[in-house]
Amino acid sequence: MPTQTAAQRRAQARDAYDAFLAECPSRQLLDRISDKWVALILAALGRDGPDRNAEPRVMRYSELSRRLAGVSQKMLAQTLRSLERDGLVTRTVTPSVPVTVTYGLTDLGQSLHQLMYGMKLWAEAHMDEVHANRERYDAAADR
Amino acid sequence: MPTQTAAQRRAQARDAYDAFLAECPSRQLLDRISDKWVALILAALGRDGPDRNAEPRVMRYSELSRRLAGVSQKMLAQTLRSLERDGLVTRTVTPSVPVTVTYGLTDLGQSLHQLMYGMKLWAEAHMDEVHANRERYDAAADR
DNA sequence: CGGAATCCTAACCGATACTG
DNA sequence: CAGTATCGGTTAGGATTCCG
Repeated sequence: MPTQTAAQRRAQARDAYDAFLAECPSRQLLDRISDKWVALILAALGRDGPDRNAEPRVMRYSELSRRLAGVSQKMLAQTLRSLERDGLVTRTVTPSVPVTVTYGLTDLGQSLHQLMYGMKLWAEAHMDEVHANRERYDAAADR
Repeated sequence: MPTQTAAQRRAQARDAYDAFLAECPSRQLLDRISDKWVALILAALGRDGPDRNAEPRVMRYSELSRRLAGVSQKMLAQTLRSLERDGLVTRTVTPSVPVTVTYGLTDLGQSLHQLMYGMKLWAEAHMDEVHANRERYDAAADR
């Protein structure tokens, strides 16, 4: 039995780090995940539902590339590398001809997926409201 | 009585917009809020607790500037403008000498605050794990 | 105090070409 | 198919100065 539960470790980490401080490592991590491609990749991968026993979703490179319309090869590859390095996504190479590469989420990545998918839903749900606010703001500026 | 409930309108918006499409307005909105300064500002403002009746938190410009260590005047002012335009934050000018300006969240901003504050907590809670993953990844690359 | 305006450079990022 | 490498344009964003 561990001396600390997972919840206790998280609570301690919250005390130890403060993302409001520029030098804090967690600030750099927050900067890193506050990225549109990170948000879209993590939103695209992973299970959306609450079913913890569902098969993890895996996607091929080309599949991701198609799903995330407008992403360049470079940004997709680069962002995937960084997410793999951080332990958020898994990269699986199947040595067929031609080679097949699939990406999926680790448990850590899945925990962030919830938030990212939430952001995507928020953007879609409040688009109209934001658009109306912008028009009102711009109209007021003209006068 | 409205012909649609708020929940129904949100559900319709989810169907109408898809942030995975490059041309979709919600994609631009997602890009906009996937920004480190947006995340930090929205995390700093707003009520953290579940108490809906608590006083909304307001902060002065200089107060925000100090809280968000490392932010330049330009980025802070620029990001606040854009958030005000989108209807996420309120800007209140008190014409004293010298002038006092306070920022707060609108209801719309408060709804996004939850997600942003969650991201900040996530970064702080999982910093150690991510750091360990990076070391493992880099060590493996050396061989 | 709370900015706006200007200048300037570091980085991001897309397009293209090439590789296993 | 799934990338890496290189180049060049755009832009983010910091430093500085000035203003109501």
